[in-house]
Parts: sequence; C-alpha cells; structure tokens
Amino acid sequence: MSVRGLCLAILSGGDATGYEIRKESTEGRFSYFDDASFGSIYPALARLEAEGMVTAREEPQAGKPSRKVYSITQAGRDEFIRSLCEPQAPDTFKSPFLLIALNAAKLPPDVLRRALERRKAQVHEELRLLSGIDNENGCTHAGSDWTRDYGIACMNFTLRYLEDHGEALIKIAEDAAAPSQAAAE
Amino acid sequence: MSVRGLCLAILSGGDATGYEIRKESTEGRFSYFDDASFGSIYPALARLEAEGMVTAREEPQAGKPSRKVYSITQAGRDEFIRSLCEPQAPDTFKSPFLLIALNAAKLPPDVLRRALERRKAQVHEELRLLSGIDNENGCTHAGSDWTRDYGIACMNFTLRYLEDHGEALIKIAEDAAAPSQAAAE
DNA sequence: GGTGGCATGTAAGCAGTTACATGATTTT
DNA sequence: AAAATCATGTAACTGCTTACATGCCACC
Repeated sequence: MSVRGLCLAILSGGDATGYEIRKESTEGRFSYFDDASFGSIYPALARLEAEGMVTAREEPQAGKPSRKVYSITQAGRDEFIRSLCEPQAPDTFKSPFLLIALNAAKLPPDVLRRALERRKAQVHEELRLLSGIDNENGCTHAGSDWTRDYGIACMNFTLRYLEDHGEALIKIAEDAAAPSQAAAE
Repeated sequence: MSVRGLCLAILSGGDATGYEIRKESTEGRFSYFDDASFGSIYPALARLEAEGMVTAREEPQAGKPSRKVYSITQAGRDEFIRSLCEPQAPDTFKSPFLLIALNAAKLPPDVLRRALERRKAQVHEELRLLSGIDNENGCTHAGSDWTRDYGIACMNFTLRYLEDHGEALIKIAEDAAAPSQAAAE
C-alpha cells in the first residue's frame, strides 16, 4: 500500500492533519498497513487535494502552529472503496527476531536473551495499543472490533509461545557456546 | 534488512547463485526476512565480492546458461554475525487483508469472502512451505527447527482463527449491505 | 536553559523495482 | 508454436527516507 492509499484509508475514518496521519501510521492502529514519514505524507496530501480526493481547511491555534485539517471527499471515498475491491498484495511478516533465532547456535546467549525480551516487549506494547482502541472514541464499529479482536488473539498467542518456548531457544545458544561441556556430560 | 544483509544471511547457510537467492527470498523460508528482485541482488553480490565478503566461481552447465555460485568468506561470516548482535529493527506485520476487514461494513460481502479465502490459502501455502523444510536436506539444526516450529504454530493459530471467525466478518458486510432487512427482522 | 512535543514543508540522496536485453531448454 | 524455467546483468525510474529549515510552547 502506497502512502497515497494510506492517507485515504486514515481519512476515511475521520479528519486528520498530516502530523496525525504520520502518528497513526507509525504508532497507531494503522501501523498494520504501512509506515510513512513526513517527507512522503505532506506531498501525498497536497497531490490528493489537487486531485479533489480531499479538502483542506486551516485551523489557527493559539500558541501552537496552525493545523491543516484534511477531509476526504466523496470522490476520495469512492476511490478508496474501489481500491479495496481490487486484488490486494499478500500479507507480509518481516522478522529480524526470527533471523536471530535461526542463527541461535552461532550467537552468544546474551544476544538471544536480549532479542527475546525485546520481542516480548514489542508484543506487549502492541497488545496495550490494541486494547486501548475502543476507549479513544465511542464510535466503535463492527469491522474495527473484528480487526482488534483478531490482533489481540494473534498477539496473545505469540506472547504465550515466546514465554513457553523462549528458554529452549536460549538453550540452543548456550549449548553451542559450550560444546566441550555438553560433550563431556 | 537490506539486500546486502539478506545475501549474507542466505549464503551463511550454504552456497547459492543470484537466481537461487532471489527464489529463497521471495518464495522460500527467507521470505520471513526480506524480498528482493534481480535488479538489487546482482549488484549487491558484485559489491560483496569486491569487498571480500563472498567469493564466486563460474560453473558452466550443459544446455543451461552457466551459473555463478557464491560462497561466503570468513570476513563475510564475521560481518553477518556482528550485524545480528546489533539492535535489530522491530518485527513488522503488514496486512492488506486487515484493511479490508476494518472496512467490512463499507464493502460488498463478496469482496470479504474473496479476501478471506485468499488469506486462508496464503496461510495454507506458508504452512506447506514450512512443513517441507526438513525434507529438503538432512542438515536440520536447532535454530532452524525452533524457527520452523514457531512459524507453524503461529500459522496454525491464524488459520484456526480465520476458520472460526471468518463467518462473523462476512456477516458484518451482509448486514451493512441490507440494512432495511436487518432493521425489519 | 535544554529537551521534547506540536506543526508544516522542501531538497537531496538512495535503495529498490520494473523493464529491457539475451539466449538455450523444457514443458504444454 | 508458445510459454515457462533457468540464468545473468544493466538502465531508467520511482517512491521513500533523511536531513534540513522554521518556530512556538510546555515541562523539567
């Protein structure tokens, strides 16, 4: 999904500024779909405005710099829905953690321990984020609930697996680091 | 993970050609870590050779174009292990499927059905791939086993969840498509 | 008085993809 | 006869990140 599509997806859920879109895409619930930085979001929004997919209104704020709040138009909504009906790219899971796990026998046990703790913390954080979704605003809808529950279920499973089998992974590194001991036993 | 790192990771598991590296990275077990196309792999390998991280030997083949088989050097191995010890980027999951699920109420039920079937098929395929790993060659090692088992466990959970809750997702779209009927009942 | 959050935007650079170029063999 | 697989490589293009530019406020 391109930054353009990401903006449309987020704006179809409500008005937002470029700043907010970036936050949603890197930290918020839309991090499931794509990350994006300022350098790509602002130009994308400007282009979407020129194409009539979104409208912008400037909101001056006391003390803070003025915000440019974008709203999706009907044309934008149509394009977004249409894009969802077309065949999508397959889901992808990219895991630096699993690369470390794959090479467990070649790495110091401490590296494994750190990687495991880091991954667990990451899953915890994602779980915390997902649990907080309905609290933010009252307008929970069915699709959002389903997606959240799916995410929570997967993350809980992952977390339990890491807790149950993490020690085995560390043991691989320990055994490899002390082969003479293991052979002597 | 860059293409450079990907090549090192794959070659640390055994010799390979650029063609094979691309296959492993897009279809094989290394698709967990990064995708890459020819246009990025061949230049990366050439650079790695110039840096002394890999060596290449040409193998003429009867009938087929000659293969350029790359082997990792000790310097390459060291660099790879060192890179794994440094803090890694967090794991990411990008899901066009979940974007469709999130917007279930705005989409035709058929789109939901297709997306669900497609996702299930994808998980099935990944499961098939993971199950076949130990068959390919005898040298299964502990890290590879752990990683494979982790992948299989997660995929099985995902598949069961989709089978158990998929109907609920389709119902969201159906209810939204026929609101008068739902209200009348 | 410094760090960090809010807020928008541009320009340079890079990593990667796509498309092209080539060519034999095997499969349909 | 066409399409797919094996196999390498280059060139153009694109989309995104990083760094820069600017500025005010709140908190520590």
